[in-house]
Amino acid sequence: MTQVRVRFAPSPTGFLHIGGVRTALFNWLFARQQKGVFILRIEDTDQSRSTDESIQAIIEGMKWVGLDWDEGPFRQTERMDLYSSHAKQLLEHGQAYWCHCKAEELDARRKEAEAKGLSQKYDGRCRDRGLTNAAGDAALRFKAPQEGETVVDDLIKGKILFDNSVQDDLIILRSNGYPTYNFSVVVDDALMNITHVVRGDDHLTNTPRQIPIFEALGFPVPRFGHLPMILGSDKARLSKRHGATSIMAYRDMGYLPDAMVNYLVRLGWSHGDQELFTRQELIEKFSWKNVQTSPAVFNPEKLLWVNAEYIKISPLTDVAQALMPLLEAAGLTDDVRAAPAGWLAQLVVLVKERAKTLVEMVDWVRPYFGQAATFDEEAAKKFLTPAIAPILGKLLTRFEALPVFSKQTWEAAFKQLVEEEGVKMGQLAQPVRVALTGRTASPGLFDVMEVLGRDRTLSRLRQGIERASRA
RNA sequence: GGUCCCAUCGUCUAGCCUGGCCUAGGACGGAGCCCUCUCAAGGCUUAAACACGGGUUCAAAUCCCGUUGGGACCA
Repeated sequence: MTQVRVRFAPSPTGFLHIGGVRTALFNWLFARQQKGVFILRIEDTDQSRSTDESIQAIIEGMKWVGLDWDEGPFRQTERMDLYSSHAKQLLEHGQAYWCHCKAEELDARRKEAEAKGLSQKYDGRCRDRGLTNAAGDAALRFKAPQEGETVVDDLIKGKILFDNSVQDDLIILRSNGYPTYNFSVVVDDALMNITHVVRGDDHLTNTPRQIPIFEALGFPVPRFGHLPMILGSDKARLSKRHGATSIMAYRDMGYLPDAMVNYLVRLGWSHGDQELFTRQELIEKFSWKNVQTSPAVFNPEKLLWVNAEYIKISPLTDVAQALMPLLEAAGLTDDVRAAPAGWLAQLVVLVKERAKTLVEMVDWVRPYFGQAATFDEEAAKKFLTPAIAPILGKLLTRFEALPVFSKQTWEAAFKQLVEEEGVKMGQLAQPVRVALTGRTASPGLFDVMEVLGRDRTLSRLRQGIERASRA
C-alpha cells in the first residue's frame, strides 16, 4: 500500500470560511487515520484576487482549529515554471495546441450555436491547424479525448460516468501565459503525489476534465471524493448574508475550537447516533462510507449546543485558558492574577453549566470580580427594599459570628433563620443574591459565597443592607 | 441551454449497499411536566419526516423507471 497523501488547497481571496475548514477537516482526519501526509497548498494563481493577508488568515484559522499540516504551505505562484514546462510537454507530444481564437469571436460563435440549439462547446477550429504562438498572444488548449467515457469512482458518491464527446478542449495556458485552474491543479496534485483528491462538490464536473490531463502527462490518476456543500438556512450556498462564515469570527464569539470541529464533522458525516466525539475518536471512526451525499444546512443553534457541551466537559484548565483572552479584553485579568491559583478554575466550575459560549461566560463571571457588587437597578429596586433590611441584618449578624467560611455551616445558619422567621427560602435568597452578585440570576447562593470568600460576602451583605435601608 | 449531482421530522442525521426486526430511531430546536433559593443544567413526556407516480416482490424508506423540485459546473 502506498502512503496516503491528501491536500487542502484554498485560494487566498478572503478569510478562511466554514466550508473550507470542513473540507480541510475531512482531509486531515483521513490523513491522520491512515498515517498519511496532509499538505497545505495555497492556490494563488489568480493574482488579482489573492492577498498575503488572506494567506495569513488561512494559516491562523488552520492553527486555531488544530489542523496541522505535514508539508507546505506551498504557493502556486512559486511554481509557475512547472506549469509552463508541463504545458510545453503536452504541446510537444501533440496533446495540446495553440488556439488563436479571440474571446470575442468565441463568444459570438457560442451565442450563434446556442441560437441554433447546438452544443456551446469550443468548435475545435484551431485543433488541427498546427499553429504556432509567434505573436505570443495565443492560448494553449488541451486536446481532450472525444471518444469513450471517463469514469470517476468517487469516494463519496460512487461511480459516475461522463461522456467524452461533450468534453471541451479546455484552455490550459491563457494568452498571458498563466495556467488555468484545471491545469495547475492537475500539475500540482500529480507532482505532489496526491493519492486522494477530496474537495467540494462544486468541483465534481471539473474531474472528468482533469483526469485526461493526468493521463496525457503520464501520471497516475488519484482517487477523487466530492464533499456536499454547506447551505444557509434558505438552502442557498452558505455566504456572508447567512451570518458569520469566517472561522475566526467563531473564536471571537466564544466558541471552542474542538466544538467547532465536532459540529463541522457531524455536518455531513455520522457514526450512528453519536453526537460528541473526541479528536481521537474522530480519527478512528471516520470513514468515507458515512459521509452524506446531499448538502447540509448550517444550523447555528446546534453549534451553540455543541459548544455548551464542550464547555461543560472540557478540562477546566483548557476552558480557563481559552477564557483568558476574553477576560483580558474585558479588563478583568488583574483580578485573576491577584487571586490565588485555581480561583479562576473554581469560577469556571460555577458558571460552566450556564454559559453556552465564552463570551457569555465572561458576563456570568463578572460579578465575582472587584470588592463591591454592581447592582442591576431593577433587581435592587425589586429585592433590596426597606422591608427586607431587618432580616438581612439578622443574617449578617449570624454570619459575622461564624469565624471561618464553610458551605455547610453557613447554609445551615441561613436555613435556620429562614425557619425562625417563617419565610420562604426564596424570600430571603433573592435579596441576598442581589446583595452578593447585583443580579437576580446566579449559581447556588452558597457556591457564590464560597467563591467570594468570607470577607467579601460580609461586606457585600452590608452594602446590600445599606442600599435596602435607604431605598 | 448542455452535462453532472442530490432528495427521511423545521434542521443535522440513523436505516438504504446485503428488501421483512421501521406502527421509521437519535440529536438540535419547539411544547409540557418534574427537580428547585434565582438562572441554568438535568430527568421525563410530546408534536414533527420516508418529495410524487409507476413498477419488481409474498413484502420497499430500502431495488428499477419516470416526474417534480433543489443544486453545481460550463460559459
